[in-house]
Amino acid sequence: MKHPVLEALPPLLRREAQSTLQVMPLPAGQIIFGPGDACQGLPLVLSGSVRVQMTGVSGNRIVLYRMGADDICTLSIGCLMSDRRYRAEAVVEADAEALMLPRELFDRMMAASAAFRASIMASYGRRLDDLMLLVEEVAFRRMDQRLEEWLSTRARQGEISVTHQEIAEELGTAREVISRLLKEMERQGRVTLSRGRIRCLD
Amino acid sequence: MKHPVLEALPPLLRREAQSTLQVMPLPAGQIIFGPGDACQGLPLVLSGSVRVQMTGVSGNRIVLYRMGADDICTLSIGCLMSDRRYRAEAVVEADAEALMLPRELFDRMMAASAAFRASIMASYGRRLDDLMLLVEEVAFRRMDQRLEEWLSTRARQGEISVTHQEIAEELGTAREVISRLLKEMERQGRVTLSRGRIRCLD
DNA sequence: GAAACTCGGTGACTAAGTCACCGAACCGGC
DNA sequence: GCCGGTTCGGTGACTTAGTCACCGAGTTTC
Repeated sequence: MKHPVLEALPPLLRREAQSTLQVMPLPAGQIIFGPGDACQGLPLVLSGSVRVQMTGVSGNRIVLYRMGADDICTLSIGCLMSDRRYRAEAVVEADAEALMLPRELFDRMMAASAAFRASIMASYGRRLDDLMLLVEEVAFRRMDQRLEEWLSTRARQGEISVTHQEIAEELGTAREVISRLLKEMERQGRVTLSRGRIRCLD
Repeated sequence: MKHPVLEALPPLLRREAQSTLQVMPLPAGQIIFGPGDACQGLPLVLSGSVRVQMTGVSGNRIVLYRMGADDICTLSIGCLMSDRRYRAEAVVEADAEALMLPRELFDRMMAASAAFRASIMASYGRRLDDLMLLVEEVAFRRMDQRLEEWLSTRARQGEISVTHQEIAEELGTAREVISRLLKEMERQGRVTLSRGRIRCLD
């Protein structure tokens, strides 16, 4: 039960965290929070992977970012501090573990430790950067390029297990668009397709 | 020279801020920072309006958000805390004034005041929310609806002084798209167009 | 092994973005 | 006033992306 943001705390607070915080097991598929939910505390991710996504009025989805080991759910801080509701949804993607830091303890940690403050703010900054990059990507980049980039970042051993629908939600577009682009890539001999599977050839 | 985040500080720090911080006049058109710049401090906006925008590889622009009186340039905190460079550009839109809070003083304020911390974090949360909303908007909403919404939010007395190019950058699209949509609205008798001007009729 | 469900393919259409080009409106000189 | 340069808007032709409807092949369930 270790999280880097807790490491830098003064011993007293660290011990309090150790004794009061419980490791929450988060099985894949579990929804940690959804749109409209109030914030219960600041989740500190210890392991696994959590996907943060949004659903538009049309029912379309887009993945905003992911949280992995040692990450903080930055989104929750804003909700915590200004009593707003969540606007996005967090879904556990690979079995995960997290600590839930209650607001009161979070406040005391912020007061006590410059290192804690720095890591919170830095994590916030990164998230803001991610989102700005995403805006640019969605607004201006071509879908075929975004698809290829996405494929190449997860083409370990050339084979990926994913449905077209999942890729579409990842990139914020429609399933048909992905199907057509992939088919075109197959015609060009750059991938081979089968149900739920994509093999990349370059 | 008053900014709400300084109000809640303990008297000593407030006096220090009063005596060391200088009001920076920012004439309309001035670029406060651009992509690649390093962060000099945390700008606290006292008056006027500053536009934060991004330029894609294609040269297309999109406005991410605006800062007005009493706002904090949240973007700068992330850069300040993790020594990253700015990725966006900030342009003064209407003559403004700001204070530039140096990192060292910012750190001491964060250490000293819970109210200061809370307003910083709340402002961060709002910005994150804005950006998530923008992602959804850009990814899923139709341009004609976004245009109408944009027009209706600034149609004071029915007349707006703006070029099609400016609207396009505001919404992250091409000038031609805006021109065509506006022309269609004119055909429907909902606006009248003239060079640099749009009169809304409903 | 039949029914229900998931997944992918595709045609037809609409919306949005790109490219090229043109003419009208405006501005700054003289 | 008028001339030349610049900005602004309009438009056709085309490409890319998103939507709708439907179908058939693969997979799961019982």
